[in-house]
Amino acid sequence: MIGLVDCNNFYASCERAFNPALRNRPVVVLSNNDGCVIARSNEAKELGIAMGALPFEIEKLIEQNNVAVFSSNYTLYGDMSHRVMTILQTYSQDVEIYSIDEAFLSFDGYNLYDLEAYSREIVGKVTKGTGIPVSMGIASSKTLAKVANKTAKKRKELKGVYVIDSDEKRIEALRNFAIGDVWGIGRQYAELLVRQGVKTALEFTQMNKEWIQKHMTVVGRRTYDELCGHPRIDFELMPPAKQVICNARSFGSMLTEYTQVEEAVANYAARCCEKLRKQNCCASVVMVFVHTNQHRKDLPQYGKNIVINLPVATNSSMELVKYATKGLRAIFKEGFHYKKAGVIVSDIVPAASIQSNMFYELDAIKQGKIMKVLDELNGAMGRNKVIVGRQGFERKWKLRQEKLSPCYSTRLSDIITVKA
DNA sequence: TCTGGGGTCCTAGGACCC
DNA sequence: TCTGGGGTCCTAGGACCC
Repeated sequence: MIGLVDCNNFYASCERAFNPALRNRPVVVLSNNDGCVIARSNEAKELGIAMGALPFEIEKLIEQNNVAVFSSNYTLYGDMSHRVMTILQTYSQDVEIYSIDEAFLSFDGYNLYDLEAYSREIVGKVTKGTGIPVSMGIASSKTLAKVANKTAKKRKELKGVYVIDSDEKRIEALRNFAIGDVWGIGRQYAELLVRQGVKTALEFTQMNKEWIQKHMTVVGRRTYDELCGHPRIDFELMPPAKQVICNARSFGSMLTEYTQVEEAVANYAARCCEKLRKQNCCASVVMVFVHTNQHRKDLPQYGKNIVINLPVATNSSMELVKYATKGLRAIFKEGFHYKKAGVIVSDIVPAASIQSNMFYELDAIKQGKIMKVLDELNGAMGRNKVIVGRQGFERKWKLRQEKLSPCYSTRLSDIITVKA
């Protein structure tokens, strides 16, 4: 059997975990640049604040209902996630960390005579240990575990845990489950299926398999099997190395100067390298792109990307910043208001397997040592204390984060004070 | 004025070779 | 001169996820 643990309203719950004054108060968290709503507490959902809502649309609701609004604080969420996962790992040998707020637990080989009681213990332990409420669904496949989890969240009387351990329970859960809520069925497929008269997950499992394969590819067929109780999606204990790494952001404000955009691109390139080094890999292709604000029809539009093949795969910030800014120089045009830029590295290979000539190798070893020191310093002192020159200090491109909460759990100066 | 960011997988179609 | 098929590689686009 497979369990899926999912943190409830994760980002909103993180903001609440260290701030008891927010209990019972509606909380929303905004995306990068404070652009739109990406997380809501239950109270905020009940007010009718939608996912993706824009701040100005909900201004009145915020005022009238004393809604607490936060910029996203990924340092805090990342640390809270780690705490949750650490607790989960004490309950199963095989934990697949699926996302920042979700994990699959395998109970294969466990002789648990009461899976539901065990699950309740896990849910209680995480909530008590971290302050983050979680729900858990258990079933024979990942997709069914997802269904069970959402059912546990939706039906209050289940108190956060639902086990699908019989065909009757499977059918009952699927009967009440909208097709568009199934993991793997997005908006396009949901619309296609509804046009075919299929509204629930149960009806989907009664469809013609060949039709599904033909119109929804092998992916749809896999979802079908999973919902029928036959696992088709494997457990991934070791996350595979990423094949593409991307760092791209909208700027806090529109930029017109080359040097400002270059600073941003240098930082994005350096971040890509940090991620590469973390998975012990190097990339041999880098793509740089810039574009103006597509929503501003009144301003001239421009967007372009450039792909650069590196002579030798690298994960050195100094190397990559050099190539990325060279690329930017080639595509940057004066006279536009730039809104976004990004760096994407690909053709990623293990660092150990890099082919190069001896000359270069010596240099690579030297660079590797420098990067190791850089990572250690930044790890100890906080990100971006030590940087490659071009990353700059002006930081005009920085995100807008006007409502950032303190990094309660990762920054000594932000630690909470308890008055006793 | 404001409209996220970072990923994966699959398929179709074109280019090219034998 | 005309014609065919199979295989591989690459890219673009579309679908999905959190």
